[in-house]
Amino acid sequence: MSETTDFIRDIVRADLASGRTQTVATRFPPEPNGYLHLGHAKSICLNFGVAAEFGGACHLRFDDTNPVKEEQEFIDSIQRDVRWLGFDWGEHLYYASDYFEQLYNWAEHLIHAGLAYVDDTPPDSMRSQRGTLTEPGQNSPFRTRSVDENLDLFRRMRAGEFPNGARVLRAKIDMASGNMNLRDPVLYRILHAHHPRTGDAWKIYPTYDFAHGQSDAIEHITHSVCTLEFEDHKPLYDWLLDNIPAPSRPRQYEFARLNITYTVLSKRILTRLVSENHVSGWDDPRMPTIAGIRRRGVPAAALREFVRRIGVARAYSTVDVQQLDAAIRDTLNPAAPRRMAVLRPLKVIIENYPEGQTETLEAINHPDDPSAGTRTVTFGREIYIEAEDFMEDPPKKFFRLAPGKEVRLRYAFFITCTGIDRGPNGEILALRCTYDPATKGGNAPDSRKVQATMHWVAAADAVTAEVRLYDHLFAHPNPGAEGDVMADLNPASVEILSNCLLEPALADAPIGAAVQFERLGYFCRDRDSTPSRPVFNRTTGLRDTWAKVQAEPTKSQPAKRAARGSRPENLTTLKTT
RNA sequence: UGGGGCGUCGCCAAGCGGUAAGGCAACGGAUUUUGAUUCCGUCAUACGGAGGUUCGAAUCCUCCCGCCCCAGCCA
Repeated sequence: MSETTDFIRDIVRADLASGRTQTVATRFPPEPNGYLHLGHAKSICLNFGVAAEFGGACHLRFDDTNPVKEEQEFIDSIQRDVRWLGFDWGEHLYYASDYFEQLYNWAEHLIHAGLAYVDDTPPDSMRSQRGTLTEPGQNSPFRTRSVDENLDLFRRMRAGEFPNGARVLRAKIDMASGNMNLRDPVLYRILHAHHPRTGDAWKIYPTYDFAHGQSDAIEHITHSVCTLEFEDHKPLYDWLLDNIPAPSRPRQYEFARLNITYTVLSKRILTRLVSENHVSGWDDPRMPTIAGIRRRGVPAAALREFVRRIGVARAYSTVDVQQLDAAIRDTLNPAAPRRMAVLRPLKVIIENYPEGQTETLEAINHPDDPSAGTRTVTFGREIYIEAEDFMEDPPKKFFRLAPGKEVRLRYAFFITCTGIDRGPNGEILALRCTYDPATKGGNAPDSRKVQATMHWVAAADAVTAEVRLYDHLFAHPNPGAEGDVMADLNPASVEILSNCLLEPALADAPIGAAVQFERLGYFCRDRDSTPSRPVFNRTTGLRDTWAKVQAEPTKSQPAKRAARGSRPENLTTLKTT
């Protein structure tokens, strides 16, 4: 495994080698208007990762220039999520709002230099004056105001003399530029709004363009890394820094933002999912937010591994969500202790096992890690197995329990199905089996083989629990591609099973800690658990080749080449029942 | 007939003029008290297309095609 490299790191390395900079300073600059998601995780890993690898620092800076959208709750959650992801900004916690006074002074500097003017043009007119993509814009009639008048008006804007929208401060650049961002961009707007940090001190707020590069310069950021859609802003970023007495000269670099199949990473849409109650909240385990993913049971290391695997480039791309599942499994497999849980219980009565008797068996906590130790499980006359592990009339390739068939109960005994107890309508109530006492622990002295080993729990001490099985939030690989995103919501994105049975060792599992339910997947206890009723979330399933075998109609299905634009549909894990 | 970008295996992604890394997926096979894991093997004469330069091009040049972003007083 070679060390991580990408074009950003190449640039940093070259800048260090050429002496363009002696140190490296990056920043992660979220606007506190929502929760962080997987796209942010990519940026966080990149910015903090680069800083760490090159002995520099990465700042956490809140880009809080638009008070109408920002909230303290988001400031708090962002810090929590970045920390949870495993990164530390140390002393370097900043807010663009900390620079409002400096920014204001620089705005006056531009006015003095004749490079900025107060414009009274109403928003609608300003839009039409801006021209179109193919036609140049027209100069505002206020573009030629005197420095003194501009200064006076700008100061009165700050003083709160004018209502929202009455005037703005604009940079005087080029209304005919092919780059729309250079057609006299707005630098300040009037906003009589309460800011989570500066309260009511300000009546005007700088725009992104007038705050971001300057904040970078104030903090002596060397490499300001953002996503591709800001590419067109770079000439403005540079123009502004060229025309103020900037304390340092940061440079902007852009990379492709993250897209994932069956997933939406638009803060606007995520906000709607929450506000319209399509999910239970920002940390709903189906959400692609860091908080949701954490609640689902995904460890931070898995997210970092996912980000490492997908790389950083400038090419537009959409990562297959399976890639995330694979990183989760690869992280959890060596770490998660194994336990047994039955999601859809089917009672089994061991007819030759003495009534009222139980015994204790030893089970290992991890097959590849002896140091994980062992635990004990109870065995008795009545046990439960997974309903889908029994078929009355099994097809050829079904290895599990069936009438007359012998299988192994993991860590316990071989059992053979001898009969079926039925209800009045012929439904299966329970299975009658016999066990072979000589196979205790799971090995037959005569070394006879069975085709399957199945998980189970004892009726005597099983704990009832609720288990929530999550599937993709969206049913379409590219949600919204055909119109309304909400129309692509997966109606079956969660399945709640309320009569699951757990081995007792699971009852007091810590919330959020990953555990593997053998043969089923990775799960963790949810915070909705009560002392009497545990609730578990499925983080992700195990690879399931049986499900694949089952799914294929015939082996002769022609290997169809995916048509352009379409994607393989077999992306879901464990679509049981 | 505006400006800025991007096109390498089904999906990501290395490659920076010297003869196509790696990961995910897929497909074979071995081991297996999880149809899991692990292990071994297969998987681009080919780099959007066409020309050109060169002993040699995914890498340089020209033209063409396709896709993405920009007309918020959002970020």
